Amino acid sequence: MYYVIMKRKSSPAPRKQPRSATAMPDKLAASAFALFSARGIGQVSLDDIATHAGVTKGSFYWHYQSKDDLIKAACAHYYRVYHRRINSELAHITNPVERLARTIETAVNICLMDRANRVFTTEVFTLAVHNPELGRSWRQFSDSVREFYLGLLKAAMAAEDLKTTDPEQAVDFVLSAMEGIKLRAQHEPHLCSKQSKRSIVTSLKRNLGIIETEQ
Amino acid sequence: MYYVIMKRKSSPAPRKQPRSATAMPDKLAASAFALFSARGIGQVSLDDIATHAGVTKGSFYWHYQSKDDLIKAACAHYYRVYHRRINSELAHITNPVERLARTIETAVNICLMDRANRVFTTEVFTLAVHNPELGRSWRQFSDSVREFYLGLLKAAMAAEDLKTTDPEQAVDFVLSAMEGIKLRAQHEPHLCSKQSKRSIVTSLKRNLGIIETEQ
DNA sequence: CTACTAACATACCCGCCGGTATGTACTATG
DNA sequence: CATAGTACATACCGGCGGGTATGTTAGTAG
Repeated sequence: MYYVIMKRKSSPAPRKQPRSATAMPDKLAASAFALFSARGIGQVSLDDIATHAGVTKGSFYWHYQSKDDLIKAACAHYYRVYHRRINSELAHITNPVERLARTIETAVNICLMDRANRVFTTEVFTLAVHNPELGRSWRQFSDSVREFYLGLLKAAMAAEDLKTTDPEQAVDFVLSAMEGIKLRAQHEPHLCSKQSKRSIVTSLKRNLGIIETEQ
Repeated sequence: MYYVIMKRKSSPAPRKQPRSATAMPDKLAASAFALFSARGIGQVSLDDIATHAGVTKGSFYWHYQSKDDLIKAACAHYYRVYHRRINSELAHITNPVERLARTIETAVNICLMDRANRVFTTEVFTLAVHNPELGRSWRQFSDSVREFYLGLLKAAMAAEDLKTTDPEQAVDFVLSAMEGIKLRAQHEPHLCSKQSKRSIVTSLKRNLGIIETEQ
């Protein structure tokens, strides 16, 4: 162990960040999300995550209390990214029906194309079955998404005369379908083809009462 | 360790089964399925499974080569049960449209009510993402289910004039939706209510071109 | 009766990983 | 400049669980 002898004279590596940039918790959560969604939660150790974030496990435990704690943080990270993505997508669309349509299109795109999203979602879902706290967190997120869609749909119904019977049931059905599409897309690549994607979007819209006419 | 002294005279426990009943592999697979679908694959050890089947781990490895091997067997067990269930449900229904309708109703019932089925499916799905062999096995099963539905739908279309545009896309969409319903039902109990269930069945049928009229 | 083998049980190994105890450098504050 | 607290790193522990090496018994064949 020669490092004891190094009298700590050579290059103390002048830290760029003032050491306490308070960014480390976020960085760890982001690393966790990245690794979880690539290899699965069970296949990623805390050492992996710490290394990916540029620190060690000992330091990890200064910011988080347990692996479960970190998983929750990774979920929060995911929720933030998700909401940001949707919001930026709808930022300058005013027509209510168009807002709803665009949301569906974006969501389908994510389901079919974004592997990281798919894997992470699946992993968390599975874990949440046996982890009540994660389940609550996930359900809270899920409910917020449901409310969001419900708001979009009701606004669209108020603006135009959609062929929707029960908006709540319609939203539940469409959300379920999208979740299922996300799942099956992992193993059935033919769902990701261009025409399949168009067909899916059309079906989802139809179930919300939107009949595609334009184009 | 007194058992060394027991001169093996008292009750050799006359085996009921002729020892080689060849039933042990199936028994182990069934035990695995039971425990996996109750606590999750990652939370069940081989000791647990062996104990549940009435043997020990050493004996387990005489029948299987690894845990992965057993997981595959548990899947096969699941596939068998699934097919038996559907077949027995359709055994004495001849009307093609009714056969399709009954299949949907049964599937929704399973999705919403059968917790073991839901958990096991979710677990295997998640694992299959990172395990190519499991993925292939699952996809094979999934394709067989798809073909089955496609057959039902085409038969129904030939018998009556359904409002179906593209049968393949319709089946894909409906299967995805059911998968998603199964997933969400784990965390959103309101999906399991009677009226929700009816609404889901109606939506699924509508997406296949069946308009509910009777009742 | 003997030998062989299928079908178990016992006992053990070992690597991985979550978690902890402890040391150390950098920074802020008075 | 001394002190204290922050934000790390090192080193270690312990158990859990997959997998193995080695019995031991009950059938079966000759």
